[in-house]
Amino acid sequence: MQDALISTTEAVEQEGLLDRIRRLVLGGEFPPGALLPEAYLAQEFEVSRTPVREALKQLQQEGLVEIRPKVGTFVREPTRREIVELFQLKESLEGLAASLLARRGEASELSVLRRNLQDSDEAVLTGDKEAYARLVHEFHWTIVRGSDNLKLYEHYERLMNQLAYQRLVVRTVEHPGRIAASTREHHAVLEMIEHKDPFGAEAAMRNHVYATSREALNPDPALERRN
Amino acid sequence: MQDALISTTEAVEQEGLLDRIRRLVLGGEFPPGALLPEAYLAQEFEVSRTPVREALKQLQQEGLVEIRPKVGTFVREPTRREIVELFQLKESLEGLAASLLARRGEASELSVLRRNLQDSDEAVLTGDKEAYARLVHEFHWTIVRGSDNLKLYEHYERLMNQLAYQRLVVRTVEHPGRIAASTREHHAVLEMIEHKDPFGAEAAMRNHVYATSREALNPDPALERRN
DNA sequence: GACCGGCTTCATGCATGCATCATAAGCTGC
DNA sequence: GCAGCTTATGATGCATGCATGAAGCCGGTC
Repeated sequence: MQDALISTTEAVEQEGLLDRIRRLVLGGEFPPGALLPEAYLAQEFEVSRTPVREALKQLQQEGLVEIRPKVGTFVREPTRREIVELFQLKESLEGLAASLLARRGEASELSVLRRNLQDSDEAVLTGDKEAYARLVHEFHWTIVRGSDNLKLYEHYERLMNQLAYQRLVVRTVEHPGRIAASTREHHAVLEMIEHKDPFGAEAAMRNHVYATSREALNPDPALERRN
Repeated sequence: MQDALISTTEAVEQEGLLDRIRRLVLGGEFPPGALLPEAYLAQEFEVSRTPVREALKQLQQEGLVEIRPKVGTFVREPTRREIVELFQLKESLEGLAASLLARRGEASELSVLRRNLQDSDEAVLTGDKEAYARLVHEFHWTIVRGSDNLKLYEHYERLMNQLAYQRLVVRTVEHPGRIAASTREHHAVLEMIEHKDPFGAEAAMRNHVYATSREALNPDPALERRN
């Protein structure tokens, strides 16, 4: 979904080495703290160590791995503090995105969002949590894309990679009552965008992201056992 | 100034290759559009092409250069549209920073900012535009650092690199009347921070950044001949 | 005079080899 | 048994060489 600004046709078959290694890390194949040996990755992807090294250095810039000189590259787990910091950023960036989209008020994006919320509501009714999570994900990305600000999009992408979001979202969705509240908030955001109210949209979005982050950061102890 | 979070002692002598090449680009040694030959840089910095390539790939991620596969690495000039986008982001991020700093209300940072504005006012009186520009620069970075949000700091650093700010700030400062307005805005921001008013601080900062960006994007035609 | 096809040039893309150094196992003396 | 030293291992850091492909040049043709 998030490559809509990029070519979407042959994005998979020619996925860059960087993306493939990133997926390995984000997918949890290597647990946090694990070493990512260049030689292994080189063999795995059938290239030499040189391009692997280049990719690892870029992943370090993204904050996903830590390179200890002369020792190795390790999967980095964001600390709780970093997660708090990243959510603060997320709130700000998504607020900006909602504001910009509201100002633009492009009809095509609005209909996509409306449709998304419809599907989302239906997923709630049928109890399809996986579909719901996916649709929520799309909702947010659609708004960021709809802001029509490529630099914002790029920084947001980076931010989300750093959040290693996939490992977090699951917990959030599980929270009792969170789904209902989240749904209301989504509708509120869309409403503000439809009214072409940038300030309202920004406020609604920030409120929503903040609420979500609160839930993500204060997980119900009963749900702590994940996997 | 902007390495205050990093070790500041031997930052120069052991400046990484990445930083050195970045400086070359930001300093304008290579004009936009120019080719950055790996072999040349390797010789210049007395390393082999391999580490140079790694650094160039990272600069590409930062958006400072464009790598055309099999052709070469070229200095990238932000388009006007990108600059607009980046300023929108800047507004958002600095607003967040001011808000966070106001919430924290750390006395040490406040005194630094107060002192900065004093010096700044004095530079205005004595007409020392260079000092003024430097102090404004410090003012903004101090607030971002003072937000005590390292991730925000990192994204901000990245953003500023992308803006290639040094080439822009000069023009902004020159605008007649802008200095007086900017000074008022700075004081307004600090006042809100001192009052520990996060919302006010954010609003004041965003207002200031917006005003500055407007000036930067609509340069006085009489000043267009730079260099 | 303009256009087209092949060639030359040059810079990148990557594989490979060696030097370097962090780490940990093993060894010695107490 | 243990502390300190030595050595063995393994991974990175980087230099180098060759393959690949792009862009421009040059001559020939219409």
